[in-house]
Amino acid sequence: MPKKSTKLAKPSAEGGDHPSATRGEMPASNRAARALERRAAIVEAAMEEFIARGFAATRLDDIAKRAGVAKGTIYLHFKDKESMFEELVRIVIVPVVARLTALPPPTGSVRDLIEAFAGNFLKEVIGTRRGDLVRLIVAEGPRFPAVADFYYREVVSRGIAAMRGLIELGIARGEIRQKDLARYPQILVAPAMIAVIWQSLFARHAPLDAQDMLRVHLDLIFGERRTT
Amino acid sequence: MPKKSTKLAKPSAEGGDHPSATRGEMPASNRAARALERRAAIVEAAMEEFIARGFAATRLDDIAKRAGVAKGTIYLHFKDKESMFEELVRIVIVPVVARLTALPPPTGSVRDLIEAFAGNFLKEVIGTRRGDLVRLIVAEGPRFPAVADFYYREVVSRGIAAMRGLIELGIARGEIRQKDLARYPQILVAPAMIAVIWQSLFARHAPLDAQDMLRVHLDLIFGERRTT
Amino acid sequence: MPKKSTKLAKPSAEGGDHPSATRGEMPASNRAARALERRAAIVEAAMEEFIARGFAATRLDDIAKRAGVAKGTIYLHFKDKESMFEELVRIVIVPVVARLTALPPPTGSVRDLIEAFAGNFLKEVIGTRRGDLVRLIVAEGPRFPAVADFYYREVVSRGIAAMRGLIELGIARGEIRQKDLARYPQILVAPAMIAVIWQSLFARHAPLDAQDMLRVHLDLIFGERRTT
Amino acid sequence: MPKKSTKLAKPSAEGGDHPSATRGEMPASNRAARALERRAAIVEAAMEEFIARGFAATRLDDIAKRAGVAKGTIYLHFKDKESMFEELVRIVIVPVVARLTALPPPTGSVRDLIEAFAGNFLKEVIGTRRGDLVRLIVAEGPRFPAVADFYYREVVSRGIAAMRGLIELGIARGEIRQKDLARYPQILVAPAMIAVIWQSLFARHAPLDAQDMLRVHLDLIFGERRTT
DNA sequence: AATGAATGAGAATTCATTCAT
DNA sequence: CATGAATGAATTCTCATTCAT
Repeated sequence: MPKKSTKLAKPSAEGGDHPSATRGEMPASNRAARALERRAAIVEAAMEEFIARGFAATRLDDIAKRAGVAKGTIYLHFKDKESMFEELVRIVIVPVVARLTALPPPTGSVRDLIEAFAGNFLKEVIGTRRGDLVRLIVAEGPRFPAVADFYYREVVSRGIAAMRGLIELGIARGEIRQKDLARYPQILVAPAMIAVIWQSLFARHAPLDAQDMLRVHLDLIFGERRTT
Repeated sequence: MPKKSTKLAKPSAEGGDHPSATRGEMPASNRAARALERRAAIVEAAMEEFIARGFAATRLDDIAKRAGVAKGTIYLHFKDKESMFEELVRIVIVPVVARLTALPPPTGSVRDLIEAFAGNFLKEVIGTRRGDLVRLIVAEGPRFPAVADFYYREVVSRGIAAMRGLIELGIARGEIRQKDLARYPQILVAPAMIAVIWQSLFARHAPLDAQDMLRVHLDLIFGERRTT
Repeated sequence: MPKKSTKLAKPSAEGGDHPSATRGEMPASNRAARALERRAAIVEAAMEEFIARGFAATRLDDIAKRAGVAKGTIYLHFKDKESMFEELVRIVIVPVVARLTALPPPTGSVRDLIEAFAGNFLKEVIGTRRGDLVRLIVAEGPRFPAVADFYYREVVSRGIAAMRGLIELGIARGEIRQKDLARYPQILVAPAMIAVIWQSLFARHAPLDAQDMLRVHLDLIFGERRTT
Repeated sequence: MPKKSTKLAKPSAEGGDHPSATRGEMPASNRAARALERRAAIVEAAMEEFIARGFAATRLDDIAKRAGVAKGTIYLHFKDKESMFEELVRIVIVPVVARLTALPPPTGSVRDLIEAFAGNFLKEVIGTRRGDLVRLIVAEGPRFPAVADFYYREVVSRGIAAMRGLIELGIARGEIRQKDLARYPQILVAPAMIAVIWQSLFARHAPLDAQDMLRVHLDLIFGERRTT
């Protein structure tokens, strides 16, 4: 089925940024570019389906349909359903980690830093597809040790370490009173994680103002801010 | 595993004494009692399997085997796999809620109350089958709105309400400084939830001293305790 | 697991020998008997299909259809296609070997013995389903070492040994001149094997009077018979 | 593996010299010669694969890989898998028949002739790829009537006729006693065929000295040779 | 001519559900 | 009531064949 789309060909012409262009416009693009597009479409579709149904209940057929490719095409990119799932998590998480790792230079107060961080998290994770991915990992982790390992190694342990660094800095600067907090950076991120899960599960029962909640939580840790 | 065999016993006799002597717990066990036992065995087995594999990947065959009944027997108690799952969550959660609802009379400080509560939670939920059930609900909730609804209604909303009550009491008594906390009781329970998830997913990567973490968190909310 | 076995119970009633009864006629037969019937039907059908198409080209669907069972039923009896094939060969060959092993008492001349044997072979193997099975083993042997091993162990090595015994007896009694023949019993059976293969492959090109050919071959070995 | 790349060379030039210098065998190799080479490589590879796995289990992908061509290239030479198989048998067998047909002039005794023949067969067929081809034909014959027909017509019937001629000559010259043998030349070749099959299937269980066996067999037919 | 990515029909296998015993 | 053999729809994965480059 000719699904050409030049997306990345001559990036000079028509900004190649809107990746979900409805396709079909440009007959030029080459094979490799197409393959990449297809792969991206598969990844996108698979993520969508896995999030919506979980690993076991997701049908490759549906992924293929959603990605606009034939079933067999999936197997040109992934060995089987399991490794597709495992690779998927990597593929989606790596760039997120990369972006977060490229932290802004630590200027200003620790609280400001953490607030910036939380703001980012709020915008990029809570209530987004990325947040659903976190829930998916929580859901499937026990059956996919490789995924849990990867997630722990790349995200959790790094995140914990970074938070611990910030907490210690906060303590050193006198912004944070409670010294024990450095032993459990989990406490710092717990409400954010809960917000992620809440949005996935209970948003429709009781919407949660995650931003406000995180502010309250930071007040708890740093002391209430004197309203400027 | 109960492999009774009254099957060929004269059904008239009905007395479950002689042939099925293998089980000794219930002296005058009659049909109804047996049925209840079976049902309980099925519930127990199903919970184990669902927790271990998730809904979709769980085989009724395995549940039957584990429960020591025939596959068909399951259908005498549950309409199908889906409703079995939904009922299961109810069946398992209701008594827990019942017990928690029968709160101890609120004597002593709020912190003591909450600590008692946390201690309970620690013992009864974190790192136990019950904790896994929470993870299971997080995992399957999106595909089982009925489950998410039920869980929200029976557990989450009540828990939040109860916590809010305690927080307000704490504020009124001057134990808790930060008044905004009453708006987000989630913050109070977040570390406990995180502990539940952590034990399921990352215990083997980095063990977590949940008890200590919860103490630190309470110190954060109530102020550090002057070490008696 | 209640595997009652009335199967062999009253063997007096209703002769249980016609296993391929078109089913449905006799409402009496019990579960176990039915299961055996089904199994036999599957074996029969599978043999038919494997012989006709070879292992790889045979569809389980067709076997099921021919056996009059559902696809899933096959898996109640055999682990998968491969082990079905391997077991099949055993199942079909064992009784044949058993019958041949129960040799008639070696009275009369060696030639008479071998002729009796050849007659049997002619009737029971050449040009029959059993002969086709031999061709099937030749065809699939290299891909099914287990089958080749089994066939060598149970049929070939025994057959060779038996033939060698007869040849040595014939030499001792002066019926066979050429002593070297005892080293290659294969020579004795070669024409019979060729006849088997010929019937499978070339019967329609040029029919072969296997009986006469075997007689000529025996004349070659024992000397021409003076027509009594 | 020939991975030439004239693909982008100016098709006008046609000279296979500069860009595709990788292969040195054929000084002025032009398109047609290359095509023939490829075809030969495909035939060779296909034969290997078909012999190793049988028709149905052989993947075109593997043939292509082994032949060092792309999958699509196979379709430039053969209509589809089936006709490839049928043509293959022809392609491989024809030259063998041609060589055998160009018999050495019948000088010397019939036994010498047949021995020469057997020696040839021993060297060129038994235990070689060619022998495996015979087994392949036995295996696939029933599913490929065209192959069986061809093989019967070109090889079997001719071989039988030739053998009959030799036998009759042997009878006429008094070398062979048993006149009936002329009716069943199959008897003459049976041990050779058995040797072919034995090497394919049972060589690892019990090696067979085919040469010695054939000698014994000829002794049986011609009388034991007085050891010169 | 040659390539190999893409296709999708087809085959093996699984498992929830039914029902005769 | 209980059983578990039987069913067949559904799902994953393979591979011959096509066709744009």
